[in-house]
Amino acid sequence: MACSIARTLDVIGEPWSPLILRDVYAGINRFDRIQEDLGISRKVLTERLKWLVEREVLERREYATNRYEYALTERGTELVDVLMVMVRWGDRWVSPDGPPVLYRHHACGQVSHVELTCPHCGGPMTAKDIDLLAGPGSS
Amino acid sequence: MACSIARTLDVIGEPWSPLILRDVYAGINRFDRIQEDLGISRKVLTERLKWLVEREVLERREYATNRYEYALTERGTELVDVLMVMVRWGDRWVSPDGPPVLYRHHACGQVSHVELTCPHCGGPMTAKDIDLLAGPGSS
DNA sequence: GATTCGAGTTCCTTGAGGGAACCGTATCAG
DNA sequence: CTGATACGGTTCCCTCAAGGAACTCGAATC
Repeated sequence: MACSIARTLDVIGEPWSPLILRDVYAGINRFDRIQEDLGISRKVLTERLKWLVEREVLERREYATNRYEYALTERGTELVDVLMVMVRWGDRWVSPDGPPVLYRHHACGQVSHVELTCPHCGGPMTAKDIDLLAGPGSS
Repeated sequence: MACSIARTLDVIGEPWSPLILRDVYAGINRFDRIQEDLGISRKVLTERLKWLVEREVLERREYATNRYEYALTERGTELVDVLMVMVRWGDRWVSPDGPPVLYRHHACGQVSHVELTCPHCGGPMTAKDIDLLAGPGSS
């Protein structure tokens, strides 16, 4: 499908992958710890990790003989950006007790949320602020 | 799970929902047209639409007698922001022929993609630029 | 030398998704 | 007025993928 959403979903579309990426990003990066944290079946976790490694979202490193850990690649780290926007939505609409996790911005030290802006004018750039046009990769 | 990602995935986690939202956002907002566009089974589409309406992401409107169309609510429109960041990733990493769709920003008229920034200092705020802290809603 | 741990693999069962056909109400063509 | 067509779903069956529990295999630990 000529759609970047569909192509992204091909990589992280099924429901466990975003949670796996979150765990690895948060430092839970070994098989058993991810399995325990998420409650995912070991079989499916094996498949997902292999899939994500093949797509170069994660890499698998041997940290001791026959012991492996997973780490985000550059591609994977940029996928975490998608998760950050999910978090913003979840915090706003489905977190009655307040946000479970806060972000502190390295540059300014403030605790805050992410915001979507236009790189040209710096103004807010959300779904309400744009029109869609056909691009070069459209069929 | 005390995690805004998991709670967001509970709403749009299975693979068809983001594509349904994209279609509705792009103006493909009636049952048969969505079904045809996505190639989803009618049974599953019925279930998903009902689910998304119950979660107040979509609303169902009768535009003629016994004819219905779907529209994004405010909650739903903000979910499209998540899709915009997915698009950026897909454009960057898995679109060899260039982006299939472009965004024109209303405010400045430029064609561009979305950027994640910090509302306090205005600087870039991606996964690499933050630390995680426990928030009030953590268990 | 036995036990435990980490990282999977195997097998069985169950549930969700796909496909195709069917249905009820409106509108439209003749 | 009647048959055809469109729209918005339901229903039924079948397959395939996810879940759960047990097993494996090598390395380290006691």
